[in-house]
Amino acid sequence: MKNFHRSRSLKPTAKQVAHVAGVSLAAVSRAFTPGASLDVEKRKRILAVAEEIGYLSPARRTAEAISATTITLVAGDLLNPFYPFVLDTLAKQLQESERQLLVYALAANTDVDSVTEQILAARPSAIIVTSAHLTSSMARACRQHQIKVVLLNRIQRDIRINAVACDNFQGGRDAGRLLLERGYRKIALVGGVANTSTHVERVRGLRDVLAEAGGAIHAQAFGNFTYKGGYTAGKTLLSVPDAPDAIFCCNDIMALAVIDVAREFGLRIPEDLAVIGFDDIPMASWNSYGLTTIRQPVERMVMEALKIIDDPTIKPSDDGIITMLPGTLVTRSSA
Amino acid sequence: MKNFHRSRSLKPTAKQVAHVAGVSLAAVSRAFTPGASLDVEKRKRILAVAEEIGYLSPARRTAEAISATTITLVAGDLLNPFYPFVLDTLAKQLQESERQLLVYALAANTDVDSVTEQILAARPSAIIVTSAHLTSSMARACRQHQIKVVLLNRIQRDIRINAVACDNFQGGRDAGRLLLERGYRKIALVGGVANTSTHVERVRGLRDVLAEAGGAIHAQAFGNFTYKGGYTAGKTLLSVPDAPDAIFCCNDIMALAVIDVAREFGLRIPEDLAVIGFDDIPMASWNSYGLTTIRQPVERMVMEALKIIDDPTIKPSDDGIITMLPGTLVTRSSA
DNA sequence: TACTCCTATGAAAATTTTTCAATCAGCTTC
DNA sequence: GAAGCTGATTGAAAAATTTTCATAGGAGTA
Repeated sequence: MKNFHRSRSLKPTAKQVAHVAGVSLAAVSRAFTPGASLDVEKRKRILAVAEEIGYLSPARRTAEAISATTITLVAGDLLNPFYPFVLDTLAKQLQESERQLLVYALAANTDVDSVTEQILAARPSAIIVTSAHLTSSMARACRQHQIKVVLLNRIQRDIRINAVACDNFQGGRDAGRLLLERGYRKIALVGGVANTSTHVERVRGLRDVLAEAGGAIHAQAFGNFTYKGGYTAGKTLLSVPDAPDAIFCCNDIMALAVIDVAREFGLRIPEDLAVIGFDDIPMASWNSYGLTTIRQPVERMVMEALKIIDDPTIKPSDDGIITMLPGTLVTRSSA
Repeated sequence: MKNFHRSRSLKPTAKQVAHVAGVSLAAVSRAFTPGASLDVEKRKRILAVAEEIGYLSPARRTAEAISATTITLVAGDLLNPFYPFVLDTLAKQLQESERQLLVYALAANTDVDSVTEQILAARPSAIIVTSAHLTSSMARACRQHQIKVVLLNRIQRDIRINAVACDNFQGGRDAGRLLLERGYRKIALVGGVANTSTHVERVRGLRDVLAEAGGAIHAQAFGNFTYKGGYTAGKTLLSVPDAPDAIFCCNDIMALAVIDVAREFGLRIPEDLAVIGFDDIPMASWNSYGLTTIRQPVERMVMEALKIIDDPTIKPSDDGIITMLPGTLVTRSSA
């Protein structure tokens, strides 16, 4: 009986579902109608059979068709100017292929679970997640619903999910090498959030290149990837007797904050203190900052993410592909 | 025959449409199926009758149901940090009411027409437009499709459309008065884009309060609401012999640019030059700027926009309601 | 001219949703 | 405790809609 549907024509019908599930035709229809009166258990069983056979109600089918052109962006931190830039790039690329962009903004420091249900209810064809932690339960749910997920600017190896990111390790190395070349020796770090790949890899790169030169990170503090956090971290680092002569920051806004602190301390940049950031947000090039930084190739990152989404040979259930793109060291006046 | 449908039950059926249009039932179904083989004229006629009677095919009905919970945001300038803030606020408020947010990002200086078709094809329940010019043809199309439109942070009286904005005139006055009170007399202006309400009203407010005190705008330049534009404008204003002692900028990023120029010119702020902006973006409160500005009540603006959208007594075809909310003068170190 | 191929079409078949009447369980009322 | 009411659940049947099928007509072509 399990292969009942194979013997019939191509498209599975409600009648078949009804037969297999041992219920009336009406029940099948009701199972697909939210709010219809139907025993919870029975509905569950019908839906299971339908999935097994591959049946979709007409309403479900049109819903599917609509959402097939929709991509959901889950953005964690829109107040960091890097992400609006990503959003803008993504929106424009999607417009070109006549697709829609749904946006969810997460409150600070929350993971995706708070909106999982809403996102899945909208049944997008794919989800792009930036700067937010994806829980394994969400990852599992997406696999189950055949929705592709791509992490942008973050890599999570725990859940084996697609990811596109800048080569953060190399970026960290580039920053460190520049500082060494310019003669700085007391190189400190303003980190972001400890368990994020952007933080970890960038720091690893810096540490790596310093170690090669026989050095180490002079001091470090965490700035939570925010201006405020960077400001506090900068103050902490510069307030001690043996203050650093260079600070590598895990992103640009924190770097800008550190520059602001340095100014308050009366330090000349880059003579007394060199500062390097990461991202190359628009403000980095503003005259009052002139921040030396690692530019992330946002356009290419977005393109690669869409490539993964559009590649039919990559299945949602596959183990994730990790795409790493090189960043560019942009030298301005701060280092 | 025109009132044929009134005699029948509540829900119009395809049969009725077929009868009125004088075609077969199958033809009606086909009219609603994209790609189905049907004479173009006949399809048009059927669709017209259907609209007249109020019939929607099941597929169309579910599509309608889905998009009923979708609101489209058309954002003009995501690189100005004010708008990500709006987007973030809107996204979070919509998440609370389980609605979806579709985002379109327009390329710089384009009007909405470039994406009109895409937007209408998605049939959102409402559209919120920030910082982009709405053409009258788009406005007409939305009326016709029964889609509510709300302009956010912009007022266009030419097309009589709903709008929510800060009281820009009053904001301009507040800024001007503060400068006068602090003893500045050579007050210059860095404008945004000439034909936008945000520019016009803010300037009018400034001019108004200066005139009351028997003065006038000392000099002016346009900055296009961008950092770069503001930078150039600032240079122009400060390079002349009789330079201003205060500059009011029509938004914050331009004000930040002007501060940067002033620093290059070796001017002390606020002693040699006072600067006031408009918006209160996060950067305005950063230590290196300490920008005095008019804060826009973004949360309330978004709430008011949604209130208009959710109010069933306001019809898409109605003449627009204009909601004006007071801004707040935030005094920091720049003036 | 005859033939082919394609679009267009209504009738009828197939499919799905909705209505309707019946059943049943849990409460309330007497 | 019995009778009665209410509302959820259900399958059969009716209604509505989509799809199939056979046919007709027209444009292009050998």
